[in-house]
Amino acid sequence: MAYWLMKSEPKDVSVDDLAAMPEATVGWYGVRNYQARNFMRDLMRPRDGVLFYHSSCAEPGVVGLAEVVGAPYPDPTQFEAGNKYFDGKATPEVPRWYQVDVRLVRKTRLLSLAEIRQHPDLQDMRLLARGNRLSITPVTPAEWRVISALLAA
DNA sequence: GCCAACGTTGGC
DNA sequence: GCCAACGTTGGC
Repeated sequence: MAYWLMKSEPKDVSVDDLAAMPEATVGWYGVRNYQARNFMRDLMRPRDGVLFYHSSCAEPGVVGLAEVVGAPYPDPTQFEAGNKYFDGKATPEVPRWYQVDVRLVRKTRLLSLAEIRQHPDLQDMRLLARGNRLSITPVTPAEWRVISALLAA
């Protein structure tokens, strides 16, 4: 069992959008960074815990608890000509980009980036590492426990 | 809109 | 394999 933080721009898919989807589940399309892809393709397992994070918005932070559903599979948008995520070097025979499905377990209060930054037990989060730009980062079990407690209903 | 930081591309 | 140029991320 592993834990992850996954960033989504709310103008693209917000936590409310996710809650409204069938089974509150979304295919995590559009990742075009190899390290983030490898996390999904090689390391994620069903039931892994996910912190759903809003980025590039007025109030960045964790806004929901989610989980990985099913096995990784090729991101369909890489094959769609005209799609912003189209990749001409990818083929269905040799896909380049993968995704997993993510299901919202429950929406939470906003745990803002500012609050994460000031929490003594969260200083080492990969999210906060200098220059980090990854849209998917690992979360340690200890960090998960701290955040779960902060978000307890 | 700015800009720091980092990843990717492609010529050599 | 090097590295300059360019593109992207994402907080502010």
